Amino acid sequence: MKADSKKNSDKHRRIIEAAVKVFAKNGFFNSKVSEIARAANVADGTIYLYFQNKDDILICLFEEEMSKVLNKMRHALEGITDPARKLERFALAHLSLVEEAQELAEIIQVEIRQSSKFMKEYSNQQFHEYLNIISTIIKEGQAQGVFRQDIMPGVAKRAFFGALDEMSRYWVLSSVKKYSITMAAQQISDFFIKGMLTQKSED
Amino acid sequence: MKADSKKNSDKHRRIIEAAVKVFAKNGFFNSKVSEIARAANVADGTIYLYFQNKDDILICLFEEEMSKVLNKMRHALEGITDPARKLERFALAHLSLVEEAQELAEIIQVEIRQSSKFMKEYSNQQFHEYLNIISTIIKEGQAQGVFRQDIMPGVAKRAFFGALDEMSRYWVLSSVKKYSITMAAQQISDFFIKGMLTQKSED
Amino acid sequence: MKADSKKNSDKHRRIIEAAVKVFAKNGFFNSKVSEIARAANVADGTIYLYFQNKDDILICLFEEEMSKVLNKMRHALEGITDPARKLERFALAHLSLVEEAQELAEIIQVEIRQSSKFMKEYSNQQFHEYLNIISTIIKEGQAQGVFRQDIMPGVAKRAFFGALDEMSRYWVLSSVKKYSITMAAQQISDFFIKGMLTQKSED
Amino acid sequence: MKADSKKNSDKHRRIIEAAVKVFAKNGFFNSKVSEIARAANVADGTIYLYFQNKDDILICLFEEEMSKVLNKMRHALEGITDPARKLERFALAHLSLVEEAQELAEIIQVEIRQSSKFMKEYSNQQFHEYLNIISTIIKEGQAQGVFRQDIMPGVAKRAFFGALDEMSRYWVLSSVKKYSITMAAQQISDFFIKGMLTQKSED
DNA sequence: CATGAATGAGCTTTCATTCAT
DNA sequence: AATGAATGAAAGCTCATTCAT
Repeated sequence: MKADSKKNSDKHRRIIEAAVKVFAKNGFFNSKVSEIARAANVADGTIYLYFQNKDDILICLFEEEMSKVLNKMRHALEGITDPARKLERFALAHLSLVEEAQELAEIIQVEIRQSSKFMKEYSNQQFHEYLNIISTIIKEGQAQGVFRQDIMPGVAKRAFFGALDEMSRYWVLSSVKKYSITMAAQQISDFFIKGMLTQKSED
Repeated sequence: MKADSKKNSDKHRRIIEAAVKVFAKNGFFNSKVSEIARAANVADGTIYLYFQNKDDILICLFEEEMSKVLNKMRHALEGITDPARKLERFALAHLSLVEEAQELAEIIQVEIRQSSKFMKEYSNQQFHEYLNIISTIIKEGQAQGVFRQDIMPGVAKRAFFGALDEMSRYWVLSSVKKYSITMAAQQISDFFIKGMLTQKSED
Repeated sequence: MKADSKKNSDKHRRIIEAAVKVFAKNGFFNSKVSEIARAANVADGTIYLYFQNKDDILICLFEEEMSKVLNKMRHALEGITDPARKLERFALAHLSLVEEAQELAEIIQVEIRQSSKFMKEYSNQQFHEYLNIISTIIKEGQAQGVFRQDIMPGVAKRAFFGALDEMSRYWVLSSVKKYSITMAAQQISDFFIKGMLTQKSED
Repeated sequence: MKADSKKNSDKHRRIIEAAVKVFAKNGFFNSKVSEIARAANVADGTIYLYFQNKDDILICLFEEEMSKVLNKMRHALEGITDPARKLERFALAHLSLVEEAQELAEIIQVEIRQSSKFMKEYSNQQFHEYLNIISTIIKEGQAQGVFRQDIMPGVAKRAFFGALDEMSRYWVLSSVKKYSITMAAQQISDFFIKGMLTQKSED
């Protein structure tokens, strides 16, 4: 029984991992199910024992990996109390996660937002949670009087995420890495922290 | 030749405009050439008199429309000398352009970056030029001593663009518009301006 | 325009005729669309310009051919007034039609009634009309006092048709033709005529 | 061996019974082996311990059930000597058997004759025996001088069976039962008896 | 004997592209 | 230049069958 579930999750895992590689290389629409099967070392039909269809592979891939990313990020922010420090850490952790798993990052950035299926019909709860980590930090900062009250967390969370995301895209898509992750994370969080601080806290 | 291309430009235009609608509605891969033809009121085969293939429609669409966007942005920044004001204006103009042409914005955001064809092999000159408008402003600001010297324009341009872009995605993909364009543009440019100002200029 | 519709109907016809051959040989479910295409000398995709899907080929085939059969039968009965002679003629015409178009007969007998799609969901209007030719003859016979009043036309039409149909199956499916069509038709109609006559008319 | 096959006959039986239900509901080609397995409460693979393949299930089903039908019919005719009474009884017994086991009847009528496998290559001995019950009765009648000598038993058996069969199809496929079995059996056998009687015997 | 996860051949259907008119 | 009927390659998916456990 234990062995059974292990065997199953093994195939499931192998298929997801193969899909990450294949989708990252070709894009979702240019990837063939048979190519994923070959990369996962299973038969074509086996894919359909673990996933409903090709779309479902992408959705599951996203849900599972995004879930891990969420956990890692929450873990990375543990124990930090200062909102500004939290933003710095978020930026660094985000770019590090992207660097660690470039193929996955490429898929999340490029494929997931491609299809109306995934950004319109598909609710994408996990992504919202990820964004809301940022807005929560900002609200904490506002509650502590560190960040200005006129800042709209809904705008700032998107701006901050977008800034990091565009930087990531540059990393993911270009072969030459001109800027170090640490520096980029530092600069980007710096813009937003300085941009959001109250006069009082700047002293 | 000139006359010829001008005479044909009607069909060419109609196809591009139809493609914008169709790609925005279904995404590039879920769009059929025949649907574009129908929307453009031409025969399927006619498409291939003006474009090499389906990919070429997307590339041409991007090049032509991006060229217009570039011109509009340059025009919008004309006559402004203060770098901070320029960034404010850039933000407002960018979000306004997105709002004006949501279908096009959706394609540029979602479809263009989908395919390795377009972001890896395809050099995407126009997009670089667009980004470089931002870095040029930042460099001007640094030259004038308004923006800090330690800011890396290559990072800042991406961060600033990414912030606006993620905000745009929210507008394009969600039906409810929670934040006004003016306010969002103001806040986002504000973050970056405040975040980049030298101590001296803050006084 | 004329040429156009002629060209279309030509392909449509060729596909139907090819389908008759292929379905008769292999049965509907064992027939491949590509085999029909090859037999019709068109490309696989061409089939789908004229028919919605494989099922649709069978339905159209049935509707069109059954319509012809109906016309031929009505024509064969024209000018006959005596109900008994009409039944005789029906039997002969039915078996002759089967012999003329054995492949078609096999499909109608075997394939059409196979699928719940065709005998349950599909209303099968033409087949009812065909059966009702028989019940109409019987009712005429009853009105004229030739056939007994206690005969239920709804039962008799099915019995008469079933008798002919089972005889046809024998012809269609067996290679050796033991009985002549004329004799079989004569005997079968004879059973029913004798079986339905009133005492008076037997004198 | 005997004990063995008796012990297994449970699973064998369950599979056949499940197949009757599943084939009747979906038709042979639209039925999945796994669905039969589920309905029989056995594993997919178990099916292949008792049957060679999917076709074999249908063949065995037919042979076994048809064998029972043959026995029942022979039993129903036991003790009747008068050929006319025998035909009456045959008709009633046939329609009663159909009503008792509608699912089975539907399969025999619709599925068995569908495939060239079963009506061409497959000799279908039992079905011939069933038909020959009828021709034997007719020959007895002819020997006794009750039925006319010019009647061809090979034609009449098919006509009689076909009449009953078409009536059965009506019952099996339509939800509303307009005619009672007794009346239909009475009328159909009546047609044939009256249609086959010698002049002498009619007095 | 029994299982059911795994297989992979083979099908229907789509649609970008062509080319005779 | 314009058409749109025809093409046929290509891919997602199913399911009968097998075999290691």
